[in-house]
Amino acid sequence: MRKPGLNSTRENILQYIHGFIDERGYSPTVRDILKGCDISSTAVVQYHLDVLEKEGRIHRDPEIFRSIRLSLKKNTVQIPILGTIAAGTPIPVPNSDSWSGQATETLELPQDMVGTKPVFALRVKGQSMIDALIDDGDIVLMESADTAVNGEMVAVWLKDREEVTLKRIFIDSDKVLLKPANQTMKPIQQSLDNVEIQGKVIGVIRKL
Amino acid sequence: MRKPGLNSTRENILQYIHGFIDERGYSPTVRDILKGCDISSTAVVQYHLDVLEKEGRIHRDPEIFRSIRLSLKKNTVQIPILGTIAAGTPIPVPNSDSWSGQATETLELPQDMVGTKPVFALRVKGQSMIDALIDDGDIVLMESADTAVNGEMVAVWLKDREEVTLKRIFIDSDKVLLKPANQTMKPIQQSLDNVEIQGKVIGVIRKL
DNA sequence: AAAAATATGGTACATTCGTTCTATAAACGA
DNA sequence: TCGTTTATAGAACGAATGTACCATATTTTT
Repeated sequence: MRKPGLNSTRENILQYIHGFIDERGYSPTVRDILKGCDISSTAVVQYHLDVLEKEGRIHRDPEIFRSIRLSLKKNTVQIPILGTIAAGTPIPVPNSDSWSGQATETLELPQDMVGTKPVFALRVKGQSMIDALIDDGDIVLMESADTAVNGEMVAVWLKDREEVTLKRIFIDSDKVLLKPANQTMKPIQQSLDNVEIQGKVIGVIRKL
Repeated sequence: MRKPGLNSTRENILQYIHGFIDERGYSPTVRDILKGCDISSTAVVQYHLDVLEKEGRIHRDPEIFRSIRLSLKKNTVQIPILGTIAAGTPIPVPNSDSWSGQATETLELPQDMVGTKPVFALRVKGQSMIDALIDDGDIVLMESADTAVNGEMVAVWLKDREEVTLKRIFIDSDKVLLKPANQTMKPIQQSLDNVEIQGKVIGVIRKL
């Protein structure tokens, strides 16, 4: 399922509705939104409103003008989905400095699922982590961290390959063992100064 | 100028709008109000909405559906206008026990004009208090009180006549002098146990 | 009693506005 | 590559709705 990014038409519409209500005290019409968001067909607005309502982000009453209401469940947090990752064939991910605001997709989560530390999410590609009960298409919730306890599943930055990969980590005296959560794949051994822990997995989201 | 009481059609409409917005999250249409208030013509609703808007109690945008917004200036208080009073020919007013809720008209006042004590209002008939700069048609703001300082303007209950009258009061050792604020009228002298102070004048409202 | 202000009723017009239908292009998954 | 999903576009129908016009009743004022 494709999820729209923050700058998509749909998000624009939602933001426009919010501003409209804020300023005028009542909801915009389909045609208000059309003009306000530079859309050239009421059908497009209707389409996005349908989606927004199905997502539970707005409410409407059929055939009643200006009946849009915003869902004010503010006990949710927008988690950025920063990209796709696979244990077998890692995909480069920008480092944490340049992460903020660049996400094209977001994930709405109840606030109590995240702590105080910054949280982001990665989409999992392939069955490489099937032994850890992480399937293709799953979304892993990550918490920023630079240390880890042995055996934890972490995202590590491999300096020489310039890649991020998701592995169970086992730190030795001078070596680091990165163990894929898949028996058919062999562990990788790295020198300590070549790996940089980006974050630890704090959850897995699976939509069926 | 005629002022509608609390149970008038206009107040009903205002209350209905409030409830409607509360329940549905957007404003009612003219025809919603029509049905909700048992009115049989949209013109009647339109008429009252025009008045309400002119009174500043609601806001509307022309030709925009469901654009009614309530004026939420809740720093105002509804003061009951309990009746009409004249210094010359006093009119019976119910005592304070039975006052509550019986008012047919109200007066909207900023909250800082009233204190913590119960406040009510009386309409003045005639020029009997013209020397106190209280004219015919003025509304006097009263605060419940059972004592008064000499010279204060109070509403007193005359037990034998079963009337309330508005006078300046001067309490002697055993007599009470009630002095109309009008030189052409003579002071009344009463025995102390025949008068009962109902309240003191705390303000005068004059609408031009 | 007459006049003016206030309130209610009936009706109908013109615009606003939600909705639907169809077509097309782009992105995506198998 | 083909079918599916997602997104955009144009147009039009018909219901919802603000508004205006007119008549009449009730209350208030002169």
